[in-house]
Amino acid sequence: MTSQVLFKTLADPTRRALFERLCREGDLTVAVLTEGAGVSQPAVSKHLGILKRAGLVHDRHEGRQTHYGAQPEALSPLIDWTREMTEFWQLRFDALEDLLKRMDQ
Amino acid sequence: MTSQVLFKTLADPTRRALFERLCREGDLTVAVLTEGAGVSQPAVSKHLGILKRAGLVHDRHEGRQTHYGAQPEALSPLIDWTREMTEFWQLRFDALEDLLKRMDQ
DNA sequence: CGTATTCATAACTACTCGGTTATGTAAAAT
DNA sequence: ATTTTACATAACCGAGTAGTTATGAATACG
Repeated sequence: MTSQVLFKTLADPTRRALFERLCREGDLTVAVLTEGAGVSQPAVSKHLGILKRAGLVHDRHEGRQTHYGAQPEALSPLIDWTREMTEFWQLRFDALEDLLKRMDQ
Repeated sequence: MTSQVLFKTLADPTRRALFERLCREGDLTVAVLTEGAGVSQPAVSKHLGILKRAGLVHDRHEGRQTHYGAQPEALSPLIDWTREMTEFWQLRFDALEDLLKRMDQ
């Protein structure tokens, strides 16, 4: 998934809290996720749908309940992006440092 | 800055593109950033204001023009958060693996 | 000086989006 | 078979937000 989608998906606090809980506590049902989410069950379901489309969670149906679980590997584009940005910046910084050093001699 | 603010700030494509350009190309004026941004100059100024409040960029006034530059260090809460999430997940994974191994013997 | 340039701010608009209630669907329970 | 339970979907609404044009403020220029 593109990092753009990940940013938009994780920008919402409720959604991010759901993902965090799944990372900390493992697979949970919608009912369990709803209590403590601070919003209604339909709201939770919608958020879980968005998280799923972003690849951040997976679902498993068991009887009439659905278990959701985190897929933190999906965060890798985000990690790559931040690394890339800091690297670009560092590159220019090194180049500048080099230039100053050469000017100094 | 809290990672919540960073996610919300970087969720907008135009804003993220501005930050990326500043990381790649170094300090740039508002006029230069505006051409190629695909939106009007006031829009660019507003986005830069939001990026600044998030600590992602800094500005420097030089005569009548303002130079903006990236501060990728501000991304660290984001990096920490992703690390934390994957760690939580890994911890539970390791515990499970352990349990299975003990059950196997 | 007066004018032009560069950026920021104000005021407004259109749309997105997160929330709600209501309802549908499928599986368990009685 | 009927009812309850668990979740998803639909329809709708209010608030936030990204965009616009218009204008203000400050600095360079002729």
